[in-house]
Amino acid sequence: MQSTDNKIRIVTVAGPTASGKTALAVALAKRLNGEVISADSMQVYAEPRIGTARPDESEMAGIPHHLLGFVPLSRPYSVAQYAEDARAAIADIHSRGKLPILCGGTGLYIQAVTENLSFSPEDSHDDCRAELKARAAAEGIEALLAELTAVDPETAARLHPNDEGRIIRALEVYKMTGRTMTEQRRLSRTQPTPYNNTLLFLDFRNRDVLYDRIDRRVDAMLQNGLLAEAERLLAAPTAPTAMQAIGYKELAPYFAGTLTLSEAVDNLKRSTRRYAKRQLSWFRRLAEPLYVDDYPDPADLLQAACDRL
RNA sequence: GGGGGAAUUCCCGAGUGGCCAAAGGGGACAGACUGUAAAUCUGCUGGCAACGCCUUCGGUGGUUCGAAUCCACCUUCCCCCA
Repeated sequence: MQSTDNKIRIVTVAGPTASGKTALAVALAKRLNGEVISADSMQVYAEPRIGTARPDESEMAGIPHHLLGFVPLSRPYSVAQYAEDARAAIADIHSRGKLPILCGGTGLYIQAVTENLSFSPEDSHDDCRAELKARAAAEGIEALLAELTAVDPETAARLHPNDEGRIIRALEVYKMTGRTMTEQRRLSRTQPTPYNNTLLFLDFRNRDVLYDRIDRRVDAMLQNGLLAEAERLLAAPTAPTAMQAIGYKELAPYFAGTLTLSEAVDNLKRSTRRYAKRQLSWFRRLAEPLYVDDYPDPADLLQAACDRL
C-alpha cells in the first residue's frame, strides 16, 4: 500500500523501566552502526541524574547518545518539543549514514515521533489554563464538561467526567486555536510518517522478574547517592515537570520526618512498579513483546531483536 | 493465678439476626492517554454452567424460618491485676 524505500530506517527500543532497554540499544548500535536517541521524558533534564537512571559513560560504551540531560531543570519541556528535537536528531544521524535508534520508556514521546504527530501550534497558556482551573474549582468540572460538549461533543464523550486535566486541555486548545481537540487530533495525523520504524517492545513473561529488577535498581540508586541528590533537589526551586520524576516525592516525607527511610523506599519501589505497569499497558497495544526472560544470555536477546528487523 | 478485650474476604478495617459475597481504604490486576506523561484518569478484585447457584467472616456444636452477627465449648492473640 505504501512504499518504504524512501523512508528513513529507524529502530525503537521501548519497554518498562529497568527492562534493559539501554543495554539492548547500545548492543544494537554497535552491531548496526547506530546512535541512540533517548525517548525519556525525565532523562532530558540536566538533573536529576541518579533518580532517572540516566545511562553513564560505561553504559553508553562509546555509543553517542542524544537528547540526554540537555534541558535545564528550571525549564519546562513537552512532547511537542521532544518530537521536534527527536526528528532533528534522527535527521542528523541519518545524514551521517548511521542508524537512528530511539530508546526509552515514554510512550507518548515515542508515538509522537514514530507516528509523526504534529501538535497544535499553540503552546499551553498559563493564564488560560489557570482561569479554567479556577472555574473548575468554583463551578465544578461538570460545568466545563458541559461547555466542552457544546463545542466538541466527540471529545467530551470520549473523556471521563473526572478527567479534569484533559477536559481543561481540550477547552484550552479550543479557546486558543479555535480548533476543537477532535479536529486537532485528525490534523495531527495528516502527514504520513517519514520513518520506517521497527518497534522492539521489551516485556517479561514473569512479572516478578521485572519487579525484582526494579527493586534492585532502586537499591543501587540509593547506594549511588539518591538520598543526597533528592535532598538537594527538593530544596532547590525546580520546574514542575522535572519534580514529577519518581523518587523525589516519595522521599520527601522521609526528609520531613513523617516516614522512616525504609517506608519511603518501599513507596518509591511501589511507585516505580506501577509506572512500569502503565508503560506495559502503553506498549502492549503497539507491538508484540520481546520477552527478556526468554533469553538468559544478552547475546541471544540481541540476536532475537535483530531477527525482527 | 484472677479480670477484661479481640479473631472478617490479599492487607487494614466497617458490619451486632434477614436489605451481606459482606462499607471504606490499601495493595494487586486491567485499561485509557495528542504540549506538565516517571504525570493524570478509569475499571476491576470469592467461585461458577452466573438475572441464579455454591463456598467464605478463627474451630466445633447449638438456638432460629434465617447467623459474620445470639449461646456453649475449644484454639490463638492483646491488655490489666497478681
